[in-house]
Amino acid sequence: MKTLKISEAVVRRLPVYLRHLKELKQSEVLTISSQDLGQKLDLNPAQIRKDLAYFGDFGRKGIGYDVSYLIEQIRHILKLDQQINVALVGAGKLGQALCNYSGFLNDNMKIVAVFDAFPAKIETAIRDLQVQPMEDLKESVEANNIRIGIITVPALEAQQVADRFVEAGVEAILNFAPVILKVPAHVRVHTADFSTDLFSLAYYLPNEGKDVVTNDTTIDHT
Amino acid sequence: MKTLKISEAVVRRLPVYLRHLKELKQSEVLTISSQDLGQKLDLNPAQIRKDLAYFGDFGRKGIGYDVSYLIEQIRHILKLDQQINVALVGAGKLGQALCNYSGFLNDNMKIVAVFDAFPAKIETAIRDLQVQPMEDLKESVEANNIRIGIITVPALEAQQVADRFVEAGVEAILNFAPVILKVPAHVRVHTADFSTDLFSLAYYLPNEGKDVVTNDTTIDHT
DNA sequence: TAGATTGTTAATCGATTAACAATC
DNA sequence: TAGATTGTTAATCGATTAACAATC
Repeated sequence: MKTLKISEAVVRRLPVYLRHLKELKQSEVLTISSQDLGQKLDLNPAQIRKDLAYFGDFGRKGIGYDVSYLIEQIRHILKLDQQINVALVGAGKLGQALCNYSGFLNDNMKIVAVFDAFPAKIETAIRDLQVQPMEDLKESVEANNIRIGIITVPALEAQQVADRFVEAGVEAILNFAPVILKVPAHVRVHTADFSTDLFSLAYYLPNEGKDVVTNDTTIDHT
Repeated sequence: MKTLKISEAVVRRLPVYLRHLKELKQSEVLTISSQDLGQKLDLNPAQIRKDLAYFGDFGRKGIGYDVSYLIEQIRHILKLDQQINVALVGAGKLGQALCNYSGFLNDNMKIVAVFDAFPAKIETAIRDLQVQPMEDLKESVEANNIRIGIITVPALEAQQVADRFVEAGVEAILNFAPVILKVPAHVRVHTADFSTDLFSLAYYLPNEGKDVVTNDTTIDHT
């Protein structure tokens, strides 16, 4: 085990490893090499070995990695071996989609409360969750040991909601609104902004052949 | 203007610049410095200047960047000065959320067709769009000059849908399903996988004080 | 002119990849 | 033993940041 800075790039690959390992387990694959894993995930095998080696010696020379064992280890690294409660604010379509997402099911990550500022939403339920008014946020966060907040409200309201989350004592925020949130340093924010993904995709569209051929860009295919 | 490789990191910041510049324009700000922009976006001013300088000399020494002009330029770089038609497969909650997203409105990026494999969905409409059966995909892509495909179906179906998109002649794919898609090199894929965002967020949660203090990680706050 | 700010070079920092001894 | 594959070091590659001359 090394005592080193772990870069965000490394951490963001761990869930990808985990997901694929779970698929392998389902297929009753017992062991996997960095070679094969790299192939499946379009990653360099050396990178995979290095990523994992930051956290421990999980593999066996000549053999590879034991699938079940590695799953356990990664879940531990990601803190998914304890239940992590999540609250979501914004009961629109996106919020509903996230609440119904089943990918967390075996991972102790659970959306346990949903809030909305719009009174008409309060009547409704998503999954098994009654939508609650914003006034209940702080109390609920405290009562239910909620550590992560998800924001799925329009851009203009996102900062306010973030402030409420911070005040309620949430430790991390996943923000789907297209704004840069300002929060204290002890609260970590990840922004999942699909319009960034989509717009940057447009950049890579081949130029339509009509005009001059431009070559001021090298497409970096990743 | 330089003839250089433009990294993906640079390209992914352009939409962020664009978005904020549009807000500035709305507030009738005429000019902005890399300094101020960096402050708002949590980015290093030198990085912003360098990013923009890849594409042209957009600023004025001593003054900064003309907001309207820079908006125009970035929209051009991202190819958003031409209409880009998009198709979406998967008319679930997430698909509906994306279709109703209004952030594209001034950007010529438009979802013009929605498909679903599930017959019951075909009856329904999202926004002004009748959901169509998968059989119509290829014809519609060709007829409507659709260049980008969005995938919002469950993981197990995503690769199939990607294959259909590729076959239909789509040039780029935005994939929301938690799988690594295999597509030919000429088709660019961006994956927007929020469970990766969420799981990696868990990693950064402070350890609850109960046990030993661990220091095998330096939190890289970004 | 003095102050501000760009575009760009050079320095730094960090991440990826190749290579290989260790070893199952 | 021979073949496979790890963990790790060294080499490479790339991205960020600092610094500053040019100039508005």
